[in-house]
Amino acid sequence: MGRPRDAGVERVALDAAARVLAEHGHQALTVDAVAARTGIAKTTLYRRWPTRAHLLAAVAEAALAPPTVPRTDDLAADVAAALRALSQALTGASRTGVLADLVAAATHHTELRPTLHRLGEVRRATTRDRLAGAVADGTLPSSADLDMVLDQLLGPLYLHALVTGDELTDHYVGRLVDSVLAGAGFAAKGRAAPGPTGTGSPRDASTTTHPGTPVAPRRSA
Amino acid sequence: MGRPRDAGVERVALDAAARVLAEHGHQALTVDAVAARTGIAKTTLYRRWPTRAHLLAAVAEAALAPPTVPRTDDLAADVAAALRALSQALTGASRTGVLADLVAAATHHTELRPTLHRLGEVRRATTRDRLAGAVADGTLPSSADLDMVLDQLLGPLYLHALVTGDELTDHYVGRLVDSVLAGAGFAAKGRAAPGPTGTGSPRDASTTTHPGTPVAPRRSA
Amino acid sequence: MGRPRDAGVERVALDAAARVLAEHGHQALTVDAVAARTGIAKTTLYRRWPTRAHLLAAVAEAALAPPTVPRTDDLAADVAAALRALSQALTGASRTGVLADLVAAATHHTELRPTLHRLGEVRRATTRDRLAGAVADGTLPSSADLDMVLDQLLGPLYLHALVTGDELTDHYVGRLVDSVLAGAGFAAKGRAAPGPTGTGSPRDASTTTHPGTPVAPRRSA
Amino acid sequence: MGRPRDAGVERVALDAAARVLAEHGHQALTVDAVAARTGIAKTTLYRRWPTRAHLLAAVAEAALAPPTVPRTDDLAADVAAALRALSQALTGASRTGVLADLVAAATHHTELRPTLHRLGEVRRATTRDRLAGAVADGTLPSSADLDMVLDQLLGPLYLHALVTGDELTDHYVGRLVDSVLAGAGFAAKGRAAPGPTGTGSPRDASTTTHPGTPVAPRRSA
DNA sequence: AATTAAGCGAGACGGTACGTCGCGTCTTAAG
DNA sequence: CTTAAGACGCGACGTACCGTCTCGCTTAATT
Repeated sequence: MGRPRDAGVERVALDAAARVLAEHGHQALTVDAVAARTGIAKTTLYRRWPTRAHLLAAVAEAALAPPTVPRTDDLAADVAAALRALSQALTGASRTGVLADLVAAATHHTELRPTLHRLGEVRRATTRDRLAGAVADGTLPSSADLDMVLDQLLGPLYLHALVTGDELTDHYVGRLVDSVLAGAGFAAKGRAAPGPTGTGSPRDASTTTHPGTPVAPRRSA
Repeated sequence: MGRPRDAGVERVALDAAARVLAEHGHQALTVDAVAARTGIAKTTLYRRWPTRAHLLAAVAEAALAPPTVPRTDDLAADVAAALRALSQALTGASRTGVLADLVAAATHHTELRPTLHRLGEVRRATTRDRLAGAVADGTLPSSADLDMVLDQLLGPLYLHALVTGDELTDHYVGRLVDSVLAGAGFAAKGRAAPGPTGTGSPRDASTTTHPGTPVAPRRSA
Repeated sequence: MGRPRDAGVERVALDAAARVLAEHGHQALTVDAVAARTGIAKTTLYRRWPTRAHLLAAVAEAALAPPTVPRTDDLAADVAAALRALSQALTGASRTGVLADLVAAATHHTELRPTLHRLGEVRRATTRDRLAGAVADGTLPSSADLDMVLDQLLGPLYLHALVTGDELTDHYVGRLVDSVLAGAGFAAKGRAAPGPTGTGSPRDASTTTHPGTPVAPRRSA
Repeated sequence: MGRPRDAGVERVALDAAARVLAEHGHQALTVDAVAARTGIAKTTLYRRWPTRAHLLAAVAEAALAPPTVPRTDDLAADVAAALRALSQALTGASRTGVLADLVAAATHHTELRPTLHRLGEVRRATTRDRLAGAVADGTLPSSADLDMVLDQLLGPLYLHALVTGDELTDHYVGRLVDSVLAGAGFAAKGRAAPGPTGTGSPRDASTTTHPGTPVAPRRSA
């Protein structure tokens, strides 16, 4: 019973928060700022999000409308597309900032970890399905450990975004996908399966498109 | 001219900081706290570390005495050993907390990114050498992209430590190393080289030791 | 028309309020607290008492069941008895607290002043009657300004309760009554009428009983 | 050691507080308001006055520059002058408001009671001296209990200011002084000592001047 | 019996101030 | 010139009560 929550509050608050984020960075994304901008009382905000961190999480989650990645019959291309979408979500000063803040906050507020996890998970689930499909139709060997594959795909993205700060270029993502999929036993389409010794090295030529991105030498870090 | 800097300050401060960290978590690791505990004036602390973040970085770096990983002729084992050492450095509430804080801080204080990077880099360099050696003696194909391999090895560790919060078990590290090395064309010693088609499925049995760690099914997430 | 007000609400609310007051002091006597304790909705409370201050006033008034002060032929004793009853009502941390809050609230909510006034008034009226009777039978001179006498009787009580925080001992009240009545021209019974020159000094020995209270020297403040 | 407190802070803050008080009443006298007006950080304010109540007390005390009441050879006039000065300090919406707030606050923050007390005490001390002098030169009988006299003088003032809200007119103060002093055995100057029965009633004609104030009938309360 | 005008519990909401915490800068005196 | 000491400005935090509001349900008196 009682007066029902005004659903508009969430919407307005998150909108404003997103705008603050875009305009002034994640440093400026304070509860006070959102309250001031929206006219929503701080009390009301704190009723939804008991902590600045929770608000951050909500903002991050809201910003992540899972884009429908089209499914073609090119496994590597599909996976790369999904990963590039995630890369974009992780890239950009403010976005990375929010993510980093969230990562830091999640060490106390463990209840935020699911959310944090879910951020990558949305794509991960789709990708996992795609990979499972590949296993089903024989494109990938049935022995493939999909979770391990996903870790190897996602891990490097977070590593670059959070730790090294390197750019996540489309080219890098392409190479990563090729490398990991090949490791998982993927025979690139229109190609003979590489020999067991791996000398045939399926990695020198990427099976996916890297639209116009030059091969930048990675920082040795 | 003037009074020389007291060299003891660094040591005392970092010691105290480490203790605060262990006792009360990284939230409590404030400049004021260190000052209060040690009797060192805030001014003095700020003279060394211009920012709380810099202090954090120093603490993190100090905590990371690079352990000498012995080099055997078992590539997978050596790599796994190095990664397990890193895993331990990333694991544990307070350690992960500092890392996360540092990651967050590095989004503003870009000058900290090198330090942050170096944390993993210490092992990375060793591991890179080990991998290069493997290429040299033919254990790994010369086509292997070592940086990519390292990304795939380190990335998942950070992913688990920072994002999912999953434990980094020795078992997981073993599987990861096996998977990545196999993908890079490594033929596990005393074994038929597994083809990428995976018929022989090299992953079901790890070539590295997992001391007592039962095979726990990972959350599908 | 419409549903009639539940008469029980007043009772329950005031009871609970009194209990809160006794247990946690007047600071804790908030509308929310009463609502939470009783299960009465805030709306309902505000329907009766438009303001916390009004609730306070009600609590204070309810706590003041006017005790019947017996009328003897000893004027000083009767007046002292009435004043002692009032003293008790003003004394004690929580009671004084409510009074003080009420005093503060009355500076805005002038509509509360009558209530505030009435708190002392109940006794005042009785006492005034008693004094008027004394004038009638010649115990007090007809020239006595009763309101002024009452001010001099009540004022010091409030002064001590609210400002100095000194205890209101029975002994003090006795001395006060003697002093004021003597000043008003009262000849203590069975005694020579003391002249204002005070040679007879009627004040050194009180005409009223001070049960067991030792003569404590007042702080010179 | 350490940086010394900026003495200007007290001055500026109290000045601003006094201005807020005068302009917007004691309700508006918040720590935030003072901080905003002066540019002094809230932290700094709280370093001096740990509570809004303490700030209020300081404001009240600062506003009470003890005016030098001239000493003539007219006891009643001197006392009345002192009391009128106090009356003015207690009168006026904002001043009474502060006092009332202070009275309320003192019930928790007992450390404020001395200050509260001192507010009246400043005049009380002077007046007490004047009375003692009167005792010394025989104007008052040596039996006079000065503290009791003072209570009877000050009590009614607080009673009116805080409880009844009646105005404290010069005329009332005059009558009060006459009444109390007469009760204490004061023979008004140039007058025969009133007879011991008090029929002579020194109160019908005040010995002090009431400049232009008509005799207003007191509210029956 | 149907209508209707309150009363009531529940709890969201806007508002205002509170008092606290940590950062990084500064001022002073001591070595 | 370094230190210890500690005041200071700044900005945000999360909390507490206030008094108002919107719900849905209940309870009479009125039609």
